Amino acid sequence: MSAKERILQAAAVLFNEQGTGKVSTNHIAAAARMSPGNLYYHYKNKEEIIEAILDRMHAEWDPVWTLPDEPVTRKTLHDRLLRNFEILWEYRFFYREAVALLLADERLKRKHVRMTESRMQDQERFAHRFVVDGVLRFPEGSADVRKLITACWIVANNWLAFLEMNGEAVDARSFGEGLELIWAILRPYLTEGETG
Amino acid sequence: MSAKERILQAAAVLFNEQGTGKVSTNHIAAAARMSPGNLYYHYKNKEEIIEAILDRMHAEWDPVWTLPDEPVTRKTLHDRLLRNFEILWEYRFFYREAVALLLADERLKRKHVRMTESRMQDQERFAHRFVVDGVLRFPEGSADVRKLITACWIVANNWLAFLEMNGEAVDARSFGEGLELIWAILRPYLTEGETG
DNA sequence: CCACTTTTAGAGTAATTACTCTAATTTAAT
DNA sequence: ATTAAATTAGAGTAATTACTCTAAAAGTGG
Repeated sequence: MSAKERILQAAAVLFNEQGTGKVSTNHIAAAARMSPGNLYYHYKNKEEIIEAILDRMHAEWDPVWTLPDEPVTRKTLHDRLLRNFEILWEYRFFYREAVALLLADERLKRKHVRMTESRMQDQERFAHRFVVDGVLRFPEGSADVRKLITACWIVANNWLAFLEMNGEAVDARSFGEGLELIWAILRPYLTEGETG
Repeated sequence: MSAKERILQAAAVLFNEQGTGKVSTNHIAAAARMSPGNLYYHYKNKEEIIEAILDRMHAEWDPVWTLPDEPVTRKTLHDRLLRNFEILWEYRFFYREAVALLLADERLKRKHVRMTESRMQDQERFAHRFVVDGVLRFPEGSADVRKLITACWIVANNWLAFLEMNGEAVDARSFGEGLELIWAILRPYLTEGETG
C-alpha cells in the first residue's frame, strides 16, 4: 500500500474512532507508521487529508445512485440504500461533524455543496424512475415528492449518527433498521403489487 | 448579568459561529470580558461549560413536549414544532457535532442519552394524544408509528444542519420549511377535517 | 471599621499542535 | 555505475491550548 494510501486509511480509522478534533497529524503519521515530515510531504495539511478522504467517499457513491438499465423494483431501492448505509458507516466521521468541518474550510464546503446537489438530482431521477416502473405512486401534482426525498436524505444521512448518539451498538442489523425508517416514510406511496 | 451567565452566553455564540473545536477557553473568557482565571473560577473546564449549556437547552425544551390540557389540533403541533426549531437554532452547535462531543465526554453522553429517551417518550405520548383527539389516524396495529416518530425526530434535529451544510441562509422562513418536511411525512396519516 | 468570603485579574506553565527543515535513503533512468 | 528525482526520517519551532497560582479587589455581615 502506498504512503498516500496508508495516510488516508489511518486517518479515516482514527477520525471515525475519535473525531477529527482529537486526531492530530502526528497521530495520523504514527498510525500510518511514518514520520510527520513524510506525511507533510504527501499532504500539505490536515484539510487536504480530509478532502482526499471525502473525494473517495464520493467516488464510492457514484455507482450507488446511477440508474440501472433493467427496470427498478423495491429490491433495487433496498440494495442501493443498503450500500448507501455501508458507505456512510465507512466514513461516518464526516457527517458527524460536517457543519463544523465545512465551516472551517470554505473550499471543502464548495466542493461538498456541488456534490450534494448532483446527488440530489440523481435521487430525483431515481424517484421518477420508480414512478415510471410502477413501484411508487404519488398523488397528482403533489409538491411533496421533493420534500419526501429531502426527508429521506436527512434520515439516511443521520441515522447512524442518531444511533451513535444514543449509545446503541451499530452493526449490520442497524443498516436494516435505517432502511425500515425510509420504508415507513414511503409506505403510503408504494403500489401494492409486490412485497417487501 | 452574572459572570457564569456571561460565560455561557459568550460560549454558545462562539460555538455556534465557529464550532466548539475552534473556540478555546481563552477565547470564551475574552468574549465574556473576563480573565481566563476567572472563567476557571466559575467552571472547572470546557466540558463543564458545554454541559451547562446543554442543561439550558433541555430546560427550554421541557415545556415544548408537555401535553396541553385542552384538545390538541394541527396548530398545536405546528406551534410546538416551530418552538422546537427555534431552540435547535439557538443551540445549533450541539447537534452539529453531537457525536464527536459525546464521544469525548462519557458523562455528557450518559446525560444526553437519558434526556433523549425521556423526550422520545414525551413525543410518543404526544402522538397518541393526536390520535385520540382525531388529528392523526394510523392503520390498525401499525408498527410504523414509532418509526415515523423516529424519522420525524431525525429530520427535525438535522434540518438546520442540512441547510447550513448546503450553504443556504437560515432565517425564520427556514423553520417553516422544516415544518413542511414533517408534514410531508405525516400527510398520509392526517384526518381530513381541518386544513393547514 | 473590620474580618471574612467571593470574585476577579493576569502572569505563568507544561503539553500539544500543525508544520518546516535538513539530510539521509531509496528508486528509476540512462 | 552515475545521476537525478522521489521518498523518508526525525529533530526542531513558533503558536496555541487548557489550566494553575498568587494576589489584588470587591462585596458582606457585624
